[in-house]
Amino acid sequence: MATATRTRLSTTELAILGLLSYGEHSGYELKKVAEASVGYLWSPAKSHIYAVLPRLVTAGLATAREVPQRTRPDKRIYRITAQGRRVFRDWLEDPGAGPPNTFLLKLFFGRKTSTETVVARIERRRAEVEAELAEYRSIEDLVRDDESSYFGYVTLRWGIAQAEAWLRWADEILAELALR
Amino acid sequence: MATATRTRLSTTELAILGLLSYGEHSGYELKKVAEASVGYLWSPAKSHIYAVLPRLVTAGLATAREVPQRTRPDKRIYRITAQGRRVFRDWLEDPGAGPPNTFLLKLFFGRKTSTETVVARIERRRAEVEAELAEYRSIEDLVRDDESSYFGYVTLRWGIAQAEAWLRWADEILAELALR
DNA sequence: GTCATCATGTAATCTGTTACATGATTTC
DNA sequence: GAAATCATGTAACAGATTACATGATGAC
Repeated sequence: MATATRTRLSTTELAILGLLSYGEHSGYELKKVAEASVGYLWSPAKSHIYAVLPRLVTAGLATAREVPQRTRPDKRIYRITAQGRRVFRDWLEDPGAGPPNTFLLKLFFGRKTSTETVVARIERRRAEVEAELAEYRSIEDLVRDDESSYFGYVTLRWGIAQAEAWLRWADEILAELALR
Repeated sequence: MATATRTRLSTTELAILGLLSYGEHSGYELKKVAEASVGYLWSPAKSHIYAVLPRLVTAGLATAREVPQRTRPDKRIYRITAQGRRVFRDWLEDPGAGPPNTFLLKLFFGRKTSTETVVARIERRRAEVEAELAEYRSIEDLVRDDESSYFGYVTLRWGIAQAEAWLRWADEILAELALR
């Protein structure tokens, strides 16, 4: 039975799948785990987590089991399925899957894929950032001496500074990964 | 008559107000103007622009007038009202207004406010970034030598690199603004 | 006695995107 | 003859947030 992946999954769904790939968790725990790990680059509302989890179950990507507790409210613990792992891995390995801002999230889950995949993704994104930087530089030449565009120039330089930092970071990481 | 600002305006609404503060435009033109100016930091879908404009009119922040054309489809040209300018300026000057990612957009419109306001905003945000950086550094110490957190460490270093670039940029701009 | 933590969710709302729909005119 | 530009919008949907609702327990 080929359970097709109907719609492509949202960032939140994939991030949750990723966290579940390290071990089973309840919604409540996932919120905590997310905050303590990916928190600074992805932190969903708890209601969103609770909304997503049942969808993962109906999509066959996770299973749920009820855990009754005496002193605490009952939990619903979610565990990733084999299909869930497959879908997550496909997403991780597909350089074009998902919105472009998933770069860091995928990188965060780098342990779940091969070093070559990670290197390829960084190189790919690096080329994009380099192209953006070149474009910014060409705009810079037009704006630099135009007093009325001063604040446009200031924001542009922000973009340039960030892009340059990005490239330096990428080169450092790529050099490191080459030694692994 | 105190026409209260009911809900606070969305980024798109404010950005459009900002563009209109330079002169009247149709929806179609706004899309072009946006792309050619703020494009690299904010670029809405055209359907969104068309959805927002009538709302600005009903909120009393802009007026519309029909411009019949012979060779081209008729236009609807929007012009900012005095109240619209006030609302836009309030937003520009309020350091806490709007979502945190409006920093660059507000900076882009720096010409529409005083240098002191701009300086204050940069300084304010600079302090936040510095605090974030300090936090990242403290996490770094915990993660640095933990092989299983390697990719968390890599993404963290991305954040550190960006934050450092941010601070350098801010210092450069602040020095420049001090000479104005 | 009060507050944080554990634990789950619904409902309403917002912000925004993509796809669809139309059609004349100018440029190559 | 084809493609880009001018010009406006609707409809559907996606993705996510905030506010609301509940309630026991453990720590201070």
